[in-house]
Amino acid sequence: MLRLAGNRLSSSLPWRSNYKATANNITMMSSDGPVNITPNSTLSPEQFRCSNTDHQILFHVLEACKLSSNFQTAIEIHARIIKLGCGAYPSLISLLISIYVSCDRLNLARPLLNEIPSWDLDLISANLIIARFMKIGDIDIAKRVFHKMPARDVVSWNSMIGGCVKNARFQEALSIFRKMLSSNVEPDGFTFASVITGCARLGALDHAKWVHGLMIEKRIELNYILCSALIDMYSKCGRIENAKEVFDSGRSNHVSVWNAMINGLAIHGLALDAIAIFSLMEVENISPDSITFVGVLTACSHCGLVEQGHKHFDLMRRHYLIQPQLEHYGTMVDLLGRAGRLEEAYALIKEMPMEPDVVIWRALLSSCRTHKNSKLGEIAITKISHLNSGDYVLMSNIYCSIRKWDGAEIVRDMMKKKGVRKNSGRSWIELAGVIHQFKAGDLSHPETEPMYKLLEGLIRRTKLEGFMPLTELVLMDVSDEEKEGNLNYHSEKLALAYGVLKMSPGIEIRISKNLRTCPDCHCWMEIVSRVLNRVIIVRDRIRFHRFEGGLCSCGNYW
DNA sequence: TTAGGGTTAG
Repeated sequence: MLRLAGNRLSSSLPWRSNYKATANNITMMSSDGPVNITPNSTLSPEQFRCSNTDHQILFHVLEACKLSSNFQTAIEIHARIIKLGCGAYPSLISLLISIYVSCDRLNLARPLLNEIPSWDLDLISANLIIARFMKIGDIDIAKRVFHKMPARDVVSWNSMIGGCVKNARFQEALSIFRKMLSSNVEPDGFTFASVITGCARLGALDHAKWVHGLMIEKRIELNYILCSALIDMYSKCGRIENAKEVFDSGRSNHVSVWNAMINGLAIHGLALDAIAIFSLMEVENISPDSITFVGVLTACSHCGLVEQGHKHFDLMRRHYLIQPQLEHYGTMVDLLGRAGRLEEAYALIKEMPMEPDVVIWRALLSSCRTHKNSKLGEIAITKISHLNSGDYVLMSNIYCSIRKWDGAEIVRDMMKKKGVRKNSGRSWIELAGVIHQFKAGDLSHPETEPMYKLLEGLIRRTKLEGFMPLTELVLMDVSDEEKEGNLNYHSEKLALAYGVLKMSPGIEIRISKNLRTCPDCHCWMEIVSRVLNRVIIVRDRIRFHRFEGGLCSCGNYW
């Protein structure tokens, strides 16, 4: 076996006459004598001495290091290059970079990429560098490599687009995709999978429809990954009916596609439909996996279907023999907590066979906020080791809700001392293919003046219709910045005002938000939908709210 | 060398 592996290796090398290679050993045949390299071995000083003036030899040795993933020797040669002053050879440095990247030593590659005046990287190595740096969120390096490449192939573009999506730079991903379309490289299924995900995360329906159309036009074959991505995209863009169309037409028996559909229904508050799809899986003999149950349990959680949740949790364990993982306990704690069964939720946490994580404690903390339970809230918050701004806000809100002002004061002081700032909420609206984004009290938009004027008029009208701002929330608010913005200027209200300003009457207004919708804004949107007689759809962090005729599809359960 | 669907919170 070893010999075979060695033969394969040596036959793929262009300079094989210079050395012999097996899977575990490479021997350089230089004019100075043989140089032996084995994976993870080091070069002896003698071996260095025989090649120290010949950068060509170093180049070949590095090539061999790359093939044998001999990272240790590469480092030694790197040191030798520095000592010999061979750094002027881009070919050597480029090779070192690609070795470091393929061995996942990005910290060693980074300074070389920053320092080297010109690169001599092959296409595959450059693509790998883009992908790996994008994976760790180092977008600048990835971009620099991409822009310096003399030629780019479909993988280069895909790595850039996919990388931007992974790093939540959705608009940038779309912009790169547009540039790709005007280049001479054709997008493929990989490109669309990333672009579709970007549209889903943005909730940008116009973009979504355009991208789907393009995919059809370019005759991209629909595999199960693209199919689940499309279902997810339409669901997250508020078009559950389109998601269903894709689901029905795809007729995939891959579990991921079913999971995407179940989750889509869940975020639309259609728990019973989600359960029906799950039952259909049983009929069609498609085995659910652990993600399927996350979807079904989430659907139950967001609609208050406690018994159905219990039933499916048991089904998962007993019938499908899937051991509940942290995320399943997370959804169960969330389900019980939202429904006000806080003690049961806490009991479940104590029963868990594994250590509960912060997600679980935050789910309990959040439920304590909803149901005004400071005792369990205090327990939950002490279990979260690294408190973030949201945790402080929740705890402060719990104290405010039960008028325990001294408790709230202590939390606020802690926030001040630790310099914790509340993250601002953001909402955005897509108009004619452009995404307009707002923060609370935002004054940066060029049409700020007419937008605020319209908003103030709208607030006056809704007050005449009986809208009372939930001022309790202002008291709870711990951020000075937020206080200035006030409830009236929350980001979703600004986005709505902008939509009313720019869109013809009667057309539904669609807003996306990065956080959960605020109860005051939720109540206000209900009244606005009646006053203006138009449909307003708000996608918050976890689900859709469809406001029509004064009511919301969530039935005030969220 | 590149892709999808998954629990909480602000």
